[in-house]
Amino acid sequence: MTDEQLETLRKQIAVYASICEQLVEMHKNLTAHQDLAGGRLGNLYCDPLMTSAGHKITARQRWTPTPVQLQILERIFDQGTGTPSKQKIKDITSELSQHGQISETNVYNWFQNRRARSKRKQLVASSNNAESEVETEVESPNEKKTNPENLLSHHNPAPRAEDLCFQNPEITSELHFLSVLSNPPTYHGDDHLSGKMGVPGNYGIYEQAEDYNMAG
Amino acid sequence: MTDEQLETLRKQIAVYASICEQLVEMHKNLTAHQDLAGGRLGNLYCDPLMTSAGHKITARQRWTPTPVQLQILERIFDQGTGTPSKQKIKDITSELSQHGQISETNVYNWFQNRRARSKRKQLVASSNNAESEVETEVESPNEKKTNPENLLSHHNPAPRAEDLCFQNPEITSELHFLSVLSNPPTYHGDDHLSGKMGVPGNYGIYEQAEDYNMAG
DNA sequence: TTGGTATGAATGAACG
DNA sequence: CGTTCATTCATACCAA
Repeated sequence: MTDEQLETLRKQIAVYASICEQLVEMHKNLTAHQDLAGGRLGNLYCDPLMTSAGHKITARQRWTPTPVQLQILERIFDQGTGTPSKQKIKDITSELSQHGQISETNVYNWFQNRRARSKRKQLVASSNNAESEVETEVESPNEKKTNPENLLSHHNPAPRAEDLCFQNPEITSELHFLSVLSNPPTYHGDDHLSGKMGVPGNYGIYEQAEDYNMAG
Repeated sequence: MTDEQLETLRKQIAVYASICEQLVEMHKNLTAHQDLAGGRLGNLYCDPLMTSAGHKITARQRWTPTPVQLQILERIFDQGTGTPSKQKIKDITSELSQHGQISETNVYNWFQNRRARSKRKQLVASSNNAESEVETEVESPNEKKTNPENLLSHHNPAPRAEDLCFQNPEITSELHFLSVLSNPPTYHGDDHLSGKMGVPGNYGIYEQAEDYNMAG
């Protein structure tokens, strides 16, 4: 079993997770207020699932710069050219392609990430490493970029399956079993947060508990 | 990844298939009695896990569209109305708020981003138009770009999972396909398994090419 | 194998 | 509008 195949399976699961979630929504919708209209789920749209083939499954790996490429990239980055233009990107890509597979996207992303990472590193370093418990829960409405530690912003810790409330306990149990398994290998998105550990799990296929601060 | 885990994943998919079937059944029953009903489907999930944890779910900093919302947005986007008017934005927002927290700003940004990225994708695709596979071309109607899916190219123009047709009885066809999967033949080779067991032409739920392309 | 970390990639939001 | 930033997610790689 290769990783690609495994990943394909994971994505399959994610697809069905999504389907199930939406089905559950429909079901709840129907059972909750049977006389209360508002559901247009029955006659909504329906995207005919394309039956076209498409077997580029073996393509899922992300680009990994070779040492030589990395060296060149670092050198260019250190030259101060913060944001290479499109043409520059092409140039660099052409240059690097002599040392391995690479694309403009890779170069572009690399610079983006590189810059962001440097910035964040500096910010965290200059700020302070002593995280106290007095983190202000209020996020600056205008400068949310300056408060990397307040929100306990690990991602959804709860497996989605548990969120599904069925009327049938049988299904619920099934989902329970599911959730255990669908734990992805790892996840640990960010380390810039103060001191809390991210919770592994959560494939994040769908969100439902969104409570953001939206600016009109 | 071992074979046992692979087997477990298969079981998981099978379970999802079962769940979907039952949900479809339930939905059918409910919709049969009432021609079309259903109340506002809020996100009134009962999440025993989170509540037991004690703390509230962390609010995200940025809006993340739910699958349903994405589906609707994509659909509207594909309708050609490139620049939704203010009123249109309001309308869409109202519509989408039935499926999760959202604001007009989100909708506006989404369309802006969507368009910009489509454009850029198109641009890059034309520049890197090296070769063309004849796989999912049928699925790229207009601006979906004719991406060169070479070996290393991993992005697919396929719609997301939410594009799956589930609002209609036609979901049964998907489930049917699924049942095939849940009956895993032990003979599966390397490429065949992952190559054909996916939803046709649709794997990525979140992954999507953006600016440039992963050329090979 | 399992768990953690580094980092490539996706995307909502903001800036000009 | 096009470009860039910031945040998050997912995967490659490494350590135990």
